[in-house]
Amino acid sequence: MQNYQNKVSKLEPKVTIDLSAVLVSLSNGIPKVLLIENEKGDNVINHRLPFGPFNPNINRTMEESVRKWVLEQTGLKLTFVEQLYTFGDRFRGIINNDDPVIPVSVGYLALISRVTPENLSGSIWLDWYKLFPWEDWRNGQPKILDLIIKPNLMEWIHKAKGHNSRLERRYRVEVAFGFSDFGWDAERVLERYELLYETGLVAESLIDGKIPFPEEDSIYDSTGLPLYQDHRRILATALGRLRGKIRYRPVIFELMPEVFTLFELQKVVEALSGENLHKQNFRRLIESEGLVEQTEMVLEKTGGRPAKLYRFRREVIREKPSPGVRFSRKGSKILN
Amino acid sequence: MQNYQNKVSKLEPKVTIDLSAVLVSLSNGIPKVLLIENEKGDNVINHRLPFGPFNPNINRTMEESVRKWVLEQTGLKLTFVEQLYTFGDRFRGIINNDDPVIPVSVGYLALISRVTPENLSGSIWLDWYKLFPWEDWRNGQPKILDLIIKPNLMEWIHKAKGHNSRLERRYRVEVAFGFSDFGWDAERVLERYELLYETGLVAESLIDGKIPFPEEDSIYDSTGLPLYQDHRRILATALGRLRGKIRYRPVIFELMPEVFTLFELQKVVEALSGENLHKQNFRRLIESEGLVEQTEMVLEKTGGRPAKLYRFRREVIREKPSPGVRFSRKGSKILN
DNA sequence: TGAGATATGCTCATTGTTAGCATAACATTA
DNA sequence: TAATGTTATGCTAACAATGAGCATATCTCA
Repeated sequence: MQNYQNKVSKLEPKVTIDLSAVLVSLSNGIPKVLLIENEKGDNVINHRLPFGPFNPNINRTMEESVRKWVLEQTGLKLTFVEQLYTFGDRFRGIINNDDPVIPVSVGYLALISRVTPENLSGSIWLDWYKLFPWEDWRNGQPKILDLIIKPNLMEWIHKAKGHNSRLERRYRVEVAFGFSDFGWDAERVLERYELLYETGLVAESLIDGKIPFPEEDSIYDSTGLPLYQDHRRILATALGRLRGKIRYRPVIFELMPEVFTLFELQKVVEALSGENLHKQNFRRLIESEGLVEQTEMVLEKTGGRPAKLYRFRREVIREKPSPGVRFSRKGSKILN
Repeated sequence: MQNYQNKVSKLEPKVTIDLSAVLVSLSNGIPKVLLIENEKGDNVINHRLPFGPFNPNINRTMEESVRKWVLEQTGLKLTFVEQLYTFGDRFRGIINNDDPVIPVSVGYLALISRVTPENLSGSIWLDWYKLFPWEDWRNGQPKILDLIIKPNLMEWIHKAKGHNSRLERRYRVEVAFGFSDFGWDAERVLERYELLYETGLVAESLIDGKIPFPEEDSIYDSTGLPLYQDHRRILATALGRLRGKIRYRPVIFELMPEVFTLFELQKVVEALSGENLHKQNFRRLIESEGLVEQTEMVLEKTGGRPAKLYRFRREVIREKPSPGVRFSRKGSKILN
C-alpha cells in the first residue's frame, strides 16, 4: 500500500487551494447573494465572494475551512453547505508570471434562511439578477437578450473562420440560450455565462485579456456586475446547480422560515428559477408530494382570503427516493 | 483588484492535489472499470485507480493533467471526461504525521467506448460489481444484503448510544438502502458505501483505522475488493453520478459502438443502473425520445428475428433541453 | 354593501406510464 | 417439412400525472 505513495509523493508539486462560498438567501421575493465590497471602491471590480485559502493544518476538511472563512468575513454561521465544482484553470490561460499563480479554486454553495439585517462591514446582499440580468424571465424575456446578447452572439457566430467553426458556434449558442424552437433551459446558467465570457460580453473577459476597460457607456454596464477573479463563474455554477437541485431535493426549505404559505413558497421557487409557475398546479403538486403539512395558523395580512400556513415535513426525506419541487414552467404568461 | 490578492496570497499554505480517473467501459454486458495492479501483489490492497499529482507548471488545466496521467499509466487516450468531486478529507481524520499528507484529491469520470484488448502491463478491466456486490440488482436483490449487510447495519443501529443517535442511524440506513417500504434508489451508491465504511464493513475502514487486517474468511472477502486510499470512494461517486446522468444526458452513447440494436442499448443501461428494464417500454421510450435513428442494417446473429441496427443522433443535443434515457425500473421481476 | 384581492377547490382534456398480450421473423431439430 | 424455441417488434388497456382554466371562499377597503 505504501508503494505508490513513495513512488510519487516526493515529486508532487505544491499548489494553493482557494475556497469560495456562494451564500444564497431571499428577502421579499428577491434572490440575493452575499458579496464583499472592496474598501477603496475605485477600481473596476469592487466585489468578491467570501473566500480564503485552504490550510489542512488548521482545518481538517475543506468544508470546515469554508465555514470558518465565511464566519470571519461575514459573521454568518452556515448550515446547509454543498461543494459545487473545482476550477483548475483559474486564469484561463493567461498565466501571469509576475504574480504567484493560484491555480485551483473550489466553490461552495450555502443556503441561508433569512437575510441578516446587519452584517460585518463591507458585506452586502445583492440581487443576483444584478449579476445575471439575462436569467430573470419572471416578467417575460429579459430585454437585454434581444437588445445586446443575441446580436452580439450572432456576430460572433458569423465572425468564425470556416464553416465547421461557424456551425459549432451556432450550435453552442442555440443550446445555451434556446434561440431556436426549443426553449429556454433555466439550468444552463454556466453555459450561458461561459459563452458571454468567451465572446467578450462580460467585463471579466476584458480584464483577463488585459484589454483596457472602456471608460463609460459600454455594453458592460448592462451585462451585469463583474466580480473579482472567477467569482462570477462560481456564482453561475451555483445558480445552475441550485435551479436543478430544487427539483429533486427539498433544499428549498433551507431558504424558508419555519412556517410559510404555499404562495410564498411558490414565489421563492420562482425567484430562484427565474420563471413563473402556475399557481393552482403548484399547490396541487406541493400538497400531493407530501413535502409540507398544514399548521393551525393562517396568515391574515394577505389583503384577501387568509392563507393557511404550512410547515416543511422533514420526514419526507425518509419516505421518498427524491423529494423535490418538480415544478413546471408556466410559459410566458405573466398575468394570472 | 489586486488588493485581495496581496492581502492573502502570501500566507496561503501549499498543498498537493491528486487527480484520479475512473475509466468506465463495457464488455459483453459487464460494466468494467480500469484498475492498476500492484506489481508485488503481496499486500492487502493491490489495486488502485490511475492517478497522479496535478502540476500546474506542466498542465494548464486539471483535465489536461488527468488525461496525461491516464495515457501514461494505461496507454488510453480519453474522450469523454467529467469532474466528479473534490475530496479534502482524504484520510478521514486519521492524520499520519510521519508521512507527508496528501489531503486533496479530485476525482474524474471517463467513458470508454470499448474495452481495449491489450493494455499496458499492470492495468486490468474489472467488473465493477466485484467492487460493489450489493449494487447489482439485475438478478434480484443481491444475497449479500440480507446475509451480511443488513444484519450488521441493524447491529450498528442498536449499538448507538442514546435514542436520538439510534434514530439518526436508522434513518440514514433506511434512506441509503431503502429497507423500509420505499425502495432501492440506484443512484445512492456513495451514501451506501460511506455507511459500510463507517460501520467497518469494508476493508478500507480497518486499514484507515490501523486495525490489523483479519487473516482469512472474514466478511471483508464478500464486501468487495478494497482499493488503495480513497479510490473506492471515488469509484462510488462515479457510479452514482453515471447512474444519474444517463437519465438526462445522452452519455450512454459514449459507451456504445457506432451502431447497435435497441436491446444491446437496453443491456448497457441495465448494466450501469444495476436494474432490469421493461423491454417494450424501453424501445418505445428510446424511439419516442428521438435519441436514435435506424440504419439500413440488421443484426442477423440474434438466434431469432434479426434486430434492426440503430445509430445515435448527435443532433438531439440541439433539439431537446435534457435528452437522456428516462428509463423506469421494472421491479424485481427477472424473467421476461 | 359591493368591489377588489387573494386563497383555494375542482374539472377536463391531454399526455405519459405500466404491464402485458400478440405477432413477426428468424434458427434448430424432430 | 413441420413443430418448437428464441428474439425482435407492435400494440393496447388501465392508470397516473400534467396543463390550463373556471369557480368559489374569505378577507379588506371604500
